[in-house]
Amino acid sequence: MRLFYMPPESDMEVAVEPTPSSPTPVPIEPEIAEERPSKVPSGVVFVEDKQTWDLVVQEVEEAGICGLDLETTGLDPLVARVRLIQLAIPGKVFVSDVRSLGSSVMYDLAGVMENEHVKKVIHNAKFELSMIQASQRRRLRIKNVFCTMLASQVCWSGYYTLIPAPKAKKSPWKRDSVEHSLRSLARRHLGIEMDKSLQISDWGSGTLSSEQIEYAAKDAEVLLPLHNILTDLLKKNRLEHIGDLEFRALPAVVEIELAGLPIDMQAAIALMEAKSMQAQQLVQELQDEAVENGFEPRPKKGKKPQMLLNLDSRLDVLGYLQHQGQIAISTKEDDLKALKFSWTDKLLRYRRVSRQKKFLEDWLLKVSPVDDRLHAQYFQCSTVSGRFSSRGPNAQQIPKRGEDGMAMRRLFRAPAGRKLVKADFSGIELRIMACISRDPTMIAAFQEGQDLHRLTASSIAGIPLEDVTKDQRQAAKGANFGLIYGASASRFQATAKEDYGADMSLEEAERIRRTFFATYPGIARWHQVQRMLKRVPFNHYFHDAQHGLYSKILVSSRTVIGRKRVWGWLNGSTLAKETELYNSPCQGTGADLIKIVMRELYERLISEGLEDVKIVGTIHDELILEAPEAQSGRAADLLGYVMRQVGSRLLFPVPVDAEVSVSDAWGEG
DNA sequence: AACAATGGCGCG
DNA sequence: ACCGCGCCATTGTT
Repeated sequence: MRLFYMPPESDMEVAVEPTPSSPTPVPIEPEIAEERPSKVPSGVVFVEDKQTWDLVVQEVEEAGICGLDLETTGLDPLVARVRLIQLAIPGKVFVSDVRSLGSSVMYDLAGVMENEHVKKVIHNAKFELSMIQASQRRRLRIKNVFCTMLASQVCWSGYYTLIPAPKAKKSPWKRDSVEHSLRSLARRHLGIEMDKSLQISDWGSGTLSSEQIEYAAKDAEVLLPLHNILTDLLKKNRLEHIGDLEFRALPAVVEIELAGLPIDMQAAIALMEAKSMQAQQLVQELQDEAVENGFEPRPKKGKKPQMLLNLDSRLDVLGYLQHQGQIAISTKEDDLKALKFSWTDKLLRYRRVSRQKKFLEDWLLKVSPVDDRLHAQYFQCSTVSGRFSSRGPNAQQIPKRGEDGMAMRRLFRAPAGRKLVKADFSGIELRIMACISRDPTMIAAFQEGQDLHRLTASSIAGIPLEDVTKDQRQAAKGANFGLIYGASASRFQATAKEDYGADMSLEEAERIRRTFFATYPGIARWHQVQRMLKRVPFNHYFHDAQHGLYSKILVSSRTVIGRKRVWGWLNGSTLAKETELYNSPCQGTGADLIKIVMRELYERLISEGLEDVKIVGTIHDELILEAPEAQSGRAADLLGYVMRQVGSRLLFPVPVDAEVSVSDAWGEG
């Protein structure tokens, strides 16, 4: 047994009991004895034997709180191995070598994660939890986690300052938003400069250097002081419950990332090849036509002139359009459609097909060789509203619109013997708006189970509900979505045409806008209240090493349950836009809702014994599960129940409904 | 050559 | 003067 332990020099008050089983350090091999004990910093215990490890677990459990960090051989939890486990308790840090200890320590660590009496303070807990969950076969009942990254993000949500842009840019300002890396937090709150150069060092080698041990220990050591500060900050800003909500959603997020989406690779390859052929064909035709019409490529600086026009280049396309006597300032879809020029129709088809091909290429490239599934990453707090974002690939932008979009989505097919269970909230944004604004007409309509788009349509057109046509309802949908977020009449006019194909004059758009707010006076009143927020800023608390806790007076808004977004100031005026003040509480409440559902669902899947039902996707107002065929009915019932239950509780008195379906593929059923 | 900004478009 | 994202290819900047 080898044990390096030195009590901290400066802080002798901290009770540091020598571990009972290790009265004297056992002699060590000379080459290591020379360097390690002298360089391992005081308060750091390097653990390489099982008996000491057991004592570490015991000490952590007695402490009731620990900072936790892992050093791994990589970043993909399906591939990487844990090398070091760093556990910090007040006054000391244990650095445990999994290579010497054997992987059974991961089982013990999982036990610590499930112990609700021990708070685990982790930076970017999603990663550590993923590694630990991936090492175990069963779904862990993780309890009492405090993620310093999420806590920080919750406290600063939306905040940024403007700094002068480097050069003569279009805009003289550049956004400077707050960083949330452990390094940034340590610098900001503790005044500690952390050296991160060893982060990417080789954590798989036989012996680790004392610098590596020291680095690893430092990462865990800063967590407990950070926890104290962030707890204070959450409390001062009345955001503790939002922090808890985020922390408790973590296991579900981990599950989604580890599970990944099932994709039919053979079909995806076939479709990609077909798209590739189509794209090539379209390129050929488009260029042939341009050449026939006597198009000459625009001169390119520095290069010899290209013979063909590049269809991906806006300038080339604009050049050709001008050559053909077409007037266009942009090459975006709606502007090109308005030209009524067959060449541009084909160009748009090319764009769509080549984009879809690119999607397919990207997915195939990112399919995990471990399980042939697509493991997108999700970020709980990277948006100002509190919504998830997704990357690598972005699972929240998988095509669904149009027949070709549906075909893309159908590639996501459950493996044999399993089903996809999907549910989305019906019209959740309007329900949230009804709840927030307390508009009596809206609330009554939802309570009576009415179709709100239809109601708006009948009100706009001044006709009975039964007489509303499909087109009128479509146009009303545009009104509902645009106007609640403060769209101007002209913007509403444009959007109605683009999204719903409804042609109307500006006067008509203005009339509809007025009628809308007359029908739902609560919305108008709520907009007024939100505009007031610009004039009534509140204290928001910040913290840094120089000033400690301090507050600034800032414009802010909150969701139904109190998630807060703050805006910065420039030259004495707030950077908050009215439309942002209309949208944030609504979008943010939707985010709160889906996160609560995810947490609740995860916990119920455990208590209902649905061990093999996995959450595999979350797209703002939609959840996707994958279940064994025999359990898909129960999974669907549970999913629908939780969504309606949590939703209706949160948005009381507005009822919330969810549409559930069971199918083989996403985009079927 | 590497990086940043932009226009465009996929999703909610 | 409609919100929130991420990704791509091109174009501009250093």
